[in-house]
Order: sequence, then C-alpha cells, then structure tokens
Amino acid sequence: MILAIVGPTGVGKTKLSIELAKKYNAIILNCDAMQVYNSLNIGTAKVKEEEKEGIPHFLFDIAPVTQNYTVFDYQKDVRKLLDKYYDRNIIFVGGTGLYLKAALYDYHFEEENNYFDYSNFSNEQLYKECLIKDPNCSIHMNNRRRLIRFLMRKNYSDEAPKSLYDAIIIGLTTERENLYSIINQRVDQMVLDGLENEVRAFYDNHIESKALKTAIGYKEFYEYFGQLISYEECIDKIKKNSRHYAKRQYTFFRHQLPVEWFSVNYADFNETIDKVINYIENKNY
RNA sequence: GGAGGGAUAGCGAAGUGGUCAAACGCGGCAGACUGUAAAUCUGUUCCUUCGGGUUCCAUGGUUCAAAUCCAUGUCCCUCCA
Repeated sequence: MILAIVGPTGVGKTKLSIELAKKYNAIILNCDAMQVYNSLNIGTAKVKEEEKEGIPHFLFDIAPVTQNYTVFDYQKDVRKLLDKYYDRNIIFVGGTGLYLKAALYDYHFEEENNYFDYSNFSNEQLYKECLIKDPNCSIHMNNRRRLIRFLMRKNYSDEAPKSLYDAIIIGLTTERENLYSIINQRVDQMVLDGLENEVRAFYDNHIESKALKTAIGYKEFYEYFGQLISYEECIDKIKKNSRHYAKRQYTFFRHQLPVEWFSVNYADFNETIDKVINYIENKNY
C-alpha cells in the first residue's frame, strides 16, 4: 500500500505520518523539496530523531545544502526506494506537490543536454519560440523560467500524465484563518528554537546555494544578515512567505492530485487519525 | 491660544473641475504548474439580479459637471506660544 500525506505547511502532516506508519508498519518517504537537504532542520520543520519513534525515514538529509538537488534527482532516488521496498507499506509525507507527482506519475525527465543560452532573449522572443515548438503552448509570456525550461525539453505531450502507482492521497486541512495563525506561531517557535543561529552558520561560511536562496526562513535571514531588512521585517517576511506558500500548496494539491481531504481536529488529534484510518480501511476492502 | 498641513477602497498611497469606481504598492481571494517548485508566473479585489447602484471624514453650497472649488463642523499631525 502506498499512502501519501499532503497539505499546506504547518497542518500536522508529520504527526499523522508517524501514527499511520506505526499502525501500518510502514516506512516514511519524504516528498518535501527542502527537507532533502542535510542541516536545514529548524527552518524546514524536519522531523526530529526522537519523534521518529523507530520508523525508518528515507529521503531526508540526502543532499548537502550546497548541492542543486532537483525533481530530476528526486525522481531517481524515490523510484529506487520504491523498487527496493516494493513489499512494504509506504507513506509519503511532504508539501512539495511536484515531487510527489514526479514520484507517482509517469513524468519523464531527460538527461540535460541542451545548454543553449537564452539569456539574451526577451520574454516575447522566448514565447514565440515556444509557440513555434508547440502552437498550443499555454505558458504565460512573463513566466520566463518556465518558457526556457519548455524550450529545453526534448519530449513533451499534451496528454495528462498517468499515475503509475495506486496511491491513497490524504490531504490535511483546516480553516484558513486557523492555518495562518498556526503558521505565524510556528515561525515564532522556530525563532525560539534557534533558527537564526542555524542560518547564521551558513551565512558566516559564505554559503550561497539554491537551497538557501529559496528556502523560506533562510533566504529572509540572509537578507537580514546582509542588512537589507530589519529583524522585524525579516520575521514578518518569513511568516508572510509561509502563508503565501501554503496557499499555493492548496492550489496544487486541489487541482493536480486526487486528494481526499480531512479537516484536522487539533483538540483531539486521535479523532483525525481515526477518520483517516477509517477511510483507508474502507478504501482497501 | 496662534500659524500651517492632512483626512481617498481592508491598509499604504496617487489623483487637485469632466476622459474617476478612482493609478500604483501591500494584504486578501482565485488560478497555472514535467529540472531553482519553500521556486516561477497569471487573474481578481465597493455592491450588483451585470441593466445598474452607492463612494473619496460630515453637512451644506457653487457648477451643466465636484474626490477635486467655497463655508461650517469633527478628528489627526507639525511648528509657535
């Protein structure tokens, strides 16, 4: 059985994953783009060792912060594990929809070989190139990054990707207002737990990498250390970016994956666990 | 007490007689998604039965026409006492 637990940042995915793994004697596979990085701990809200309760966790801490680890690498790594543990119950946990989709669906990434330099192309030129390649190309003209990516791809098709595994995808949710307040509080807690020092260590060692420039909680502290923003602005920005991120996650999960949603009962988490287990049991009979 | 400055949509902020339901930014909401995805990008944001309706502190006034001009009031800020 393959289970996946998705949902916006902060809802309680990790907690549920442990409970379900215990129940089903499963192993846990990370599908979070930032938790794959070694030593990005506090800011990514990574499971702590003592929280794992002996459950085998994979795909956490598998890349150094300096590496440009991408979906391409992730897909290869997950598939290897899925093959290796084909007879085990698997639970995916994480907030990166694309990573989950790359694991479960027949997304095909080629070895990179087209290094054409498009930096001198205007957005409009890039867009025209894309239309030449595929008149149905629907990427917005301003989305430069994706236009370039599209031009570098060899194969593409308009067909919807097929799911390769029969996975049950559980989505955790709560009212928006509540989620935002949880996120705000969690950021404050991360700060209390020493987020600043965690980031400072990288900053002081002049480590500039994709991970540190994109991870929420890290990029903002870099701006603060570089004296581009005040401490207060830094904290507010981390909260704000987390909230925005949570919104985007909803959009992805709602429209890109067949998710069964469960509203979390924070006063009685066991109730939530029971509801999910109940759903899984019925699904399997 | 005296002299100035200001009150604009959820917030910040343009606008100084008609082309203003009102630029822009933020926030909110919604959406796209096959290699930076915690990324990148898009749409929308007074109400509406989509005909229209009601707005720019309040009340009166000038005008064919007011967010814009005048009067009074209320509140806020700066300076002088």
